[in-house]
Formats: sequence, C-alpha cells, structure tokens
Amino acid sequence: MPPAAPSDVPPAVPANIRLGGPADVPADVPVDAPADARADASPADVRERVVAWFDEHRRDLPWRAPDRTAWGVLVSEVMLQQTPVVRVEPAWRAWMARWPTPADLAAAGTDEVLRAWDRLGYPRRALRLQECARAVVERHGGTVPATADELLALPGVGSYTAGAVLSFAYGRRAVVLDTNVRRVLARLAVGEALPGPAVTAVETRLAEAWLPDDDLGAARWAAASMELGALVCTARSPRCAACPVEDACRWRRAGSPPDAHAHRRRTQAWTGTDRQVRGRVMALLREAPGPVPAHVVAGTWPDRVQRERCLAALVADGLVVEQAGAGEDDEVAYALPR
DNA sequence: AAAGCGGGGAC
DNA sequence: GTCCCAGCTTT
Repeated sequence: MPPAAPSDVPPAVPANIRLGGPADVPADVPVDAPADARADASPADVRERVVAWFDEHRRDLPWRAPDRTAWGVLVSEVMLQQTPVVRVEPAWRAWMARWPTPADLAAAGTDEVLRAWDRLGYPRRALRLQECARAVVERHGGTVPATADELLALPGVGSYTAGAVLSFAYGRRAVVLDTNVRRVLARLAVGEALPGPAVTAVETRLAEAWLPDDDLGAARWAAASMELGALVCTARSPRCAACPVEDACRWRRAGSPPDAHAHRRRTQAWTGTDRQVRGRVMALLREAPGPVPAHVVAGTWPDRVQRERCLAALVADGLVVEQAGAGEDDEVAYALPR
C-alpha cells in the first residue's frame, strides 16, 4: 500500500491519469471565464460534497441498519453480485430471518438453501455462500474475518466483496470497486462515459488514490460514491442535474462524449443457451418436493444433447444430484442436493 | 484476457 | 430486440 498522503492535498495518481487542472479545460470554456470556473475542485472537496449528498439521499437498506452484522453484510454482497438491489432486498430479509448466523446456514439443507435462493440467478453463488458459512464456522469460530487475506480465501469472495465487507461491516479503509464506483470514477476523474469491460490495474490505483486516508472517511466515501453511481451517475440516462459534483466532472466538462469502448462490449446471449436450459432445470427442481423422473426433466428442453450436457454440468457443479432407479421402472431421477 | 454463469426490468 | 445489474471462478 502506498504511503498515506495528507487529506488536504490531491492524492497521488498514476502518471497517465489526470484528475484535471487548467490544462484540461475543454475548448468550449471561454478563456476569459472566471478563474474558479476553470479550476478544478480538489479531490477532498469533491469527496466531501459526495458524502454530504449521501447523508441526505442514502437509501434505507436493511444491510445498512445500525444493528447489521458482518455476516449480514457478507450475505448481501454475495446476493448483490450481478443481481439488482430491488430484487435482493426481500430475499435478504427472508434469508436472514431464517439463517441469521453462519452456523445457521452451515447447518441448513442445501436443497432448502437453493430453494430460498429462488430466482436471484447464478445459483452457484448460493452453494458458495453455504460453503463460506461453513468455512467461517470452521476457520474463524463463526465470526466473519476482518482481514483482506482471510476474506479472499472464503468461497465466493473476490476483491470487490472483500473490500465491501472490510469497509461496510468493519469500517476499515479498503478499495471498493464495483460497477457503480467504476462508472463514477470513469466519468468524474477520467472523463469517459463508461468504464472498460474489466477492472484494470490503473483503475484500482485510481480508486486507491481517491480513497481518504482514515478508516471512517474511506468507508464513507466508498458507500457514498457507490450510492451516487446507483442513484445519480447511472449507466443510462444519468441525472447530472441532481449530481453534487457535476461542475467537477471531467466527462461533463468534455461535453458528455459517447462510450469510447462500446465496440469492445459483447452482450450476453440468452435464448437457447446452456444458461437458459440450466435455469429451467433448476426452476423445476426447486419447485418439486422431491426427486423428479428423467422423463419429466426432459420436458424442460427439447434438444436431448443440450439437455443432457447441461444436466451433467449441473451435477458436476454440485447443483443437482442424480438418483438411479428409485421407481418401479428403474428410471433415473434428479433432485437438489441435500 | 476471455468465457461461463440467471434472471428480470427498463428502454 | 438490447442493455444492465454492489462479480467470481476457471481456463
């Protein structure tokens, strides 16, 4: 970690990333404009304004409540990996009411865990969350660890989730670089419409440079910048008129240019993919009270080759178990793992 | 670095 | 139809 800098001066940034300054003023700003219309606000000032906005406009989400637990924060972060907040909130409430602690989830039946995950998507996350609960119980006595290395060693926890738990649950200084923060920094600090398809080392260094030096300040900035991205600095139709730092935004100053790397994005196919087939099989097994005979599973997808490939993959993933010959006709059946 | 992995709502 | 969502894991 680079040495801490005083919080009243701009943080060090990678040489190829400019935070702004007189040389960066776009051509459409008259040279005889007032000086303060051409000078950038300091990063500390920008952060303060975003945090002040956050204090006023933050959503009242249950995993932010004063009585939240570190485990509750971790559960929310795993659920929020690619699933929108509005869909996670009710699922999180039901989940935490049923399994409040890692020990509770560790002891649950995996079939019930997968049913409770319902349609949040990417059900491997539910499997990993239960493995994570068991690891927390076995390695850490049931307490969510508070170091990056220990968090990253947990199943389903990557750099984002580890940083989020450190910051939101423990109030520690940590880079929290999700899709919202990436977009805010891309616009505010870099001047691009959207970040690239994957997190880069330069981006991580930029996020680190913007992080206040103190734990509390860093945690507040992490939450505030993420919320700004979720509510104002949105991917489509950003509400710049409501933004507390529009005047300091390099993207706005540049005239809101279009996405520079749109040509590198590839939209995920859905119809007819293995993911669709897997989703249908999992939906069927979630709703069934017990094992489902193969001829019923066959009704989920007409293409036998693709269907069997997906079933085999689901079994390999641990999301489905195959049971032989339970019925009178010795037909194979499929079920959720116990 | 790229691919695979769910599902639904907004446009 | 396309795009996007508090990403992680494997190749």
